[in-house]
Amino acid sequence: MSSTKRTSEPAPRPGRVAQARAKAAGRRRRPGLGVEAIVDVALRIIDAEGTSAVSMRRVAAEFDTGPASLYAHVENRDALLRLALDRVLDEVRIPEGDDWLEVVRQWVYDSRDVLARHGDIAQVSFAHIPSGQRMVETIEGLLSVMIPAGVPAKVATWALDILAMYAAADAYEGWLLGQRFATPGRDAAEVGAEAFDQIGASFAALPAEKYPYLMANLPVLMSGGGEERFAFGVEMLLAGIAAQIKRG
Amino acid sequence: MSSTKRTSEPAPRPGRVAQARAKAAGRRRRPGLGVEAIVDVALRIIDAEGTSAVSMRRVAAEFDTGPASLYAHVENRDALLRLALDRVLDEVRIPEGDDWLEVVRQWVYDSRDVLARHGDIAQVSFAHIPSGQRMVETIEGLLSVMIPAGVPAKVATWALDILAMYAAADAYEGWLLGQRFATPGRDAAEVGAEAFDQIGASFAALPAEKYPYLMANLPVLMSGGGEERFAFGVEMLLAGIAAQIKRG
DNA sequence: TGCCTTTCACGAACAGTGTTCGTCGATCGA
DNA sequence: TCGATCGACGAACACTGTTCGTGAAAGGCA
Repeated sequence: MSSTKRTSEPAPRPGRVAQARAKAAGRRRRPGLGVEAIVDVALRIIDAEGTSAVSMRRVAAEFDTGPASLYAHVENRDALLRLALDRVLDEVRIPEGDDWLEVVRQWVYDSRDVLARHGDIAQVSFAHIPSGQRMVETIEGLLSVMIPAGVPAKVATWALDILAMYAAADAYEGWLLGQRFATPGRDAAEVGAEAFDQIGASFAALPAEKYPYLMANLPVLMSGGGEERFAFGVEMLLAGIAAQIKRG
Repeated sequence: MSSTKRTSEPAPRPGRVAQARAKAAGRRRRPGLGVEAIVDVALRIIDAEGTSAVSMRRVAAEFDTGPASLYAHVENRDALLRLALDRVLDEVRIPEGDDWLEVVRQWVYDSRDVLARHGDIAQVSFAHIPSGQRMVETIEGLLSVMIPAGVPAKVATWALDILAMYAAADAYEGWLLGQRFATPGRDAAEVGAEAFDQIGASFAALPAEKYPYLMANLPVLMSGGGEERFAFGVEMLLAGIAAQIKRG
């Protein structure tokens, strides 16, 4: 509750006054109904069922009220989802260390894991350009280890953009895959295996003589879980960065 | 305007009569209302306003009927969007040539341009694993030029996956950016410039002494349109592939 | 020709959705 | 004590995707 509320709102939105009331008198009729509490509920729904399950009515119902009550604290449904994303992104650790490769690697992995832990919220990150305090510090931390190591500034900045996008895209894709084959009695690994089996089967029905390269590499194309594929992509991107470290 | 509704006006049940000529034309039914025609309409809406504007009622209204009529041809709204994506992906040219780098490069650029030409349909491609005839031929064509050139099979297949995802993510992000600053009297370049200006302004308000690297590279971080950024990302990925060409 | 079965079109309705409006009651500055 | 202000919220509007049941036409069969 002691978090900084002075993030980036110029002040077109009143309602902050109500929180002064909360501190002055311990007089609150309702348990919650503040921005923080609303985001809490939204995030809980996202974690369990995804962003599409977040409706104003359902969130409001958690406070025993109607949807109109939320609009005093949150501008929009989209704004609510964006707030939830900001909350999630705060979970990403600010990277530390000397080896730029390892620092960046850790950051990308952590970003993907955090996003993957919260349903399909990665989807929101495509629309939302992050400019929160935490994100700024993260970018600063990464640049301050990459640029002294010889990575050209342009390469470093744009590479971070691409890596962030890759992490989000992978997390989102992973969630979608899980949803498509979701059944109460299976875990993630089993689900992934079935998904790839099914896709592989549709390819296996093709005429082998017309597509020799595709058929020859079917096992490779289908092999590896999401984890291994993601790791491979990250290494490929990092190799692309490293390749430009001397030519700058 | 829509010149498709040319049916007789006084008839109480328009369209029923037109079904008589279905026999002559083989598979054809009435002037509209077939899978192809439905996808046509959906795609036209997507191009103009995006996927969220595609509703069963609106598509059906183009045929002067209700939403229920569509369900005889299309399983779902999601299925309709997927069909529209398949149609769009058919626009991507099958790559040809000897130089694998140039072939892959052309394919990625073409993919992004095609997706960007059709609203936010790239969004659908995250959920949809393409297995259409055209896509299979495309993969075969790409593998058949990469693998003989020395790219390890695993690298080639997974790299294609990542490149396709990058193209889709960039097209989608570009559309979102355009939507956020959309005004009738501006073109894409102008809109992009304003978007980056606005983001840059929010960063410029930060304390310069706390974030030296970020502040020093603000112009770089903000510079370049979507085109240049995308090109940079592609080259970085291609460099990552090329780096593994000998070490296999 | 009649009959029957299948296929498709579609009006109506259900159960939701985001958002706005206007009102009510409580709190706060004066 | 008295407005002014602002959060809470019931009701309603204009939508949404989808299903059901009806009804008419087409194709197959005798």
